[in-house]
Amino acid sequence: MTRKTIGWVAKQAGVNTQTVLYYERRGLLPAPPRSISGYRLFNDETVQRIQFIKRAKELGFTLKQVITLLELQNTEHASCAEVSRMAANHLHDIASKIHDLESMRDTLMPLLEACPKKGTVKSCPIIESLHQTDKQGIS
Amino acid sequence: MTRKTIGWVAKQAGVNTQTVLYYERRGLLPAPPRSISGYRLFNDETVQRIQFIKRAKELGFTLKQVITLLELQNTEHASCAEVSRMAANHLHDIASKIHDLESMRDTLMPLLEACPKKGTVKSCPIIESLHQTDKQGIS
DNA sequence: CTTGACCCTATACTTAGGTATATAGCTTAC
DNA sequence: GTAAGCTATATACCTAAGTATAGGGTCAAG
Repeated sequence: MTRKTIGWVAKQAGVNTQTVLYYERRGLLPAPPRSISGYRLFNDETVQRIQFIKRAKELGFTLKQVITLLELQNTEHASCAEVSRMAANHLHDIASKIHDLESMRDTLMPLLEACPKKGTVKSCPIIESLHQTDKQGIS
Repeated sequence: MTRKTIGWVAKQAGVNTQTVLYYERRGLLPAPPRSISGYRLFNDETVQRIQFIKRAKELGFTLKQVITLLELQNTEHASCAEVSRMAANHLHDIASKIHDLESMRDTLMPLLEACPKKGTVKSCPIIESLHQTDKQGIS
């Protein structure tokens, strides 16, 4: 039976050992029991927990949000509504980011199409547009 | 005639004076001439330049990219093709970010819809999905 | 001639999520 | 029993784009 040291957990979960320490410091992982010599001794649940974190991160949640998610998950009486509210907020943020990026894309794309790709920058519509004096934001 | 000190320029351009210093340090603004006592004395062109930077940032360019853009713009023989290549790369990055965010949205949205918003987290499809053991990334 | 508003430099702090390094102690295989 | 390889703590470093602060000099009005 291999000892579930920090290196073992990190490898299982596919993260750096430093990241495990970091998650412990940030409060995403509970402080584990120690061996006589002071080594952290984890259990398999820790690996699951790190994978939970990774999946939440893939969905764009920040570690701060993940902490909340983990707390909710560990609170017996916690309501699903809390989680739902967090997800809704997050979805809103995502939509907002998509919107901003689409605005950028929709501004840049026609400029790129209009660019002759030859001649000097003097006549480049992309550079030209950056000199526009209108106060239009990204909307 | 007001002296075009750093505060004046910052106000005209709508940025912090610290930001002007920062742009100078980063090489986005040339070191301006100084008064006898050491004050920076700018010209109106600086304001235009900062506004150029702001517009490029609105389009999602990093300051590093803006430096290149400014260099191209100031090089007589620079080709429009260079600018075009930069813009195309940037558009690609934007599209990639949009795609990632859409993946997040498309994963989260159905979960949110499936969430009953009542009861405990035990039965919350959002939390549940974060426990999935499949290795699916964001794609 | 002093007070307040401005400027100078240099340095530290911020957010987010880690990664890297230094110094030390533990463990394990040969 | 010793060398490799792991772990401990603490601290510094990284990107990005600034913002804040400290300690000093300058300028203009009253």
